[in-house]
Amino acid sequence: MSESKKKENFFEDVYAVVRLIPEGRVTSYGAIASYLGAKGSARMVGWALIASHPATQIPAHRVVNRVGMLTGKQHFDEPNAMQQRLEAEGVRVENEQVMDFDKLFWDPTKELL
DNA sequence: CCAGTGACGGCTA
DNA sequence: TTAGCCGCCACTG
Repeated sequence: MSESKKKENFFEDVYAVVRLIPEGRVTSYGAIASYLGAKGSARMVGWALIASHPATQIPAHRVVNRVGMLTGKQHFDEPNAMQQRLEAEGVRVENEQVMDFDKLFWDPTKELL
């Protein structure tokens, strides 16, 4: 197998996990990275989401950083879309920040396993 | 080829 | 406790 294909596998893997995030739930880049074995490389997860933006339809708005902050909202079609969608799913967002992030947090290494 | 940046996270002061 | 720095990996200039 080609090594270049491996990089795509990582991207596909990220998309798969993000798509598995239940509605009204959120997760962090580090959690996904850890689940994929790229522990410590949470930035790569974020980079994967950018590459997947319009090409791959995934609930990227359910992915936030470890403090529950909508750091990637600026990369959406409209910065308001991220918070808008989260609230539409029942996730309360205050000042670009997810409320009850601890309760809504969905850990793939624990929930998905 | 080298340096800077970035949807992050963890550690140290 | 809060604030700041470094580390990981890939891409752009």
